[in-house]
Amino acid sequence: MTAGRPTAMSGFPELLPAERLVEQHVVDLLRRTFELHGFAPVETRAVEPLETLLSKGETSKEVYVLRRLQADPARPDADAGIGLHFDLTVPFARYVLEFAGKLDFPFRRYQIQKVWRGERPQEGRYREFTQADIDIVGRGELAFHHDVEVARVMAEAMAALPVPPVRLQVNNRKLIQGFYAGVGAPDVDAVMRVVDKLGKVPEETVRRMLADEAGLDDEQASLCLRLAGIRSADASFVDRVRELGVTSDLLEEGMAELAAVLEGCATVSGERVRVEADLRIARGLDYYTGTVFETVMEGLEHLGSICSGGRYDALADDGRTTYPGVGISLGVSRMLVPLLHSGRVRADRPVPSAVLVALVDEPSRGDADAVAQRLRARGIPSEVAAAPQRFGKQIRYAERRGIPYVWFPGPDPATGEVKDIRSGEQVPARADTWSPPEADLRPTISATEERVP
RNA sequence: GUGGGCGUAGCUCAGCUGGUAGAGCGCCUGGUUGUGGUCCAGGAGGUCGCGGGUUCAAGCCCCGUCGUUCACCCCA
Repeated sequence: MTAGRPTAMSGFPELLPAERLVEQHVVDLLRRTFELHGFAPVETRAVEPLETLLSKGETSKEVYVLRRLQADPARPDADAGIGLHFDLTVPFARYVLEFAGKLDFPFRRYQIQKVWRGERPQEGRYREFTQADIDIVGRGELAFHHDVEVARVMAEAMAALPVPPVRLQVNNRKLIQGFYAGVGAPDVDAVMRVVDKLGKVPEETVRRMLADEAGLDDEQASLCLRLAGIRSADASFVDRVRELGVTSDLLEEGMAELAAVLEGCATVSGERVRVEADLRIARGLDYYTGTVFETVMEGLEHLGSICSGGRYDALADDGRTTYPGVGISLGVSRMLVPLLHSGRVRADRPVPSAVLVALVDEPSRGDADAVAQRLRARGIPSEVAAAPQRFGKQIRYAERRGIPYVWFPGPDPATGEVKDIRSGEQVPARADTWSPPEADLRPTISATEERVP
């Protein structure tokens, strides 16, 4: 029975082995950086009660609901009311409340998992994708310096990845809300929503929307647009905001915080990751209360933000205690899948094997296995040829897979000759002592330095 | 969820005003009976995404659907 070849499912990307090797490498690098900074690993279940998922934001349309094919007729509601999580922050907030008694605060954790959203897919935007989050949560209160910390850690993590340079853009809700209130905006949130359109629609359109939808007069709109135009790689944005002549306590507090984030990130900001203040950033989610982050890859700005987050003072609350937090979330799939498909990042082979042990004939397969086992014992990924074909074919088998070495058996399993098929060089070797150069042990993941015109 | 572009061999693509499919690269075999890459000769491989419709005739026109992509929406 054949039903034809299966076809892709929209929004559920699957990777080929060489691509998956890249993704695993990236996840390993992220993990290493997060753990270097003392973030503890957490994995939450894939599902949450719908009431948990729907408590924040209006993402209800995106939630995949889970249901048994044949629900118990006696208890029709037994399986109802759970859905797949659409991010890692909401499940984490629930986790913190549930295990508050067993966690030590401030609690810092990283979490790298799949999430699901029922959206219309396009490049960099999927229905099943991987996110890597770090968050720090306090009980009752959380010192501001943790805002600086999560920015530093994520900047450091991204700097180590084989991806194009990124810009980590930082702003502060207090700053812009204080400013908008200071200019006399009647609806601060409306101003924020409209200003967020900058970059998508012409500035003149935004100016008109500020009048129509946010109720600003010309002068107020101009001030807000001038604020949104401010960017700086250091604390110099403060002077430029002051030049606009708007004052409020909240604005001052926000500027001080933003300046502190930039100063704190000065040592990690560089070629690979540029940390900068961008007073246009607002973020759609309404639970952010202070610092906010967005990140774009240079030359790939059309993908949108690949890493964002911020400060949330009241995401988790059990009615007695509030747990404020600050976190940042890297879209591993959004960042990586387009890079893989365009060839900007690649692994130099689709298999882990560093050595192919050639096979003379089937009776000697045991000897070939013994050679491979001696190599593996010293951490050298090795496989034995599938069939005793002509050596030319066995070499080609290795070549097609990018396996750099072919081992030709000698008179006993301890000795043989090993050929570097890239150079053609072939030397006698002992299975207990020979090792390839460190660089050949695993597939090499590399980013091409191709620049977008 | 709304609207648009695209879908031909493993890959990149060609295919005229409708007349029943092609190239390059890759792959396989042999020349080279345990040493690949070059070269030469030969070869395999396509339900033209899928399903309907119009027509004597559909890769080409129409409808639907799936996939992909762009904009909106939203966001990683």
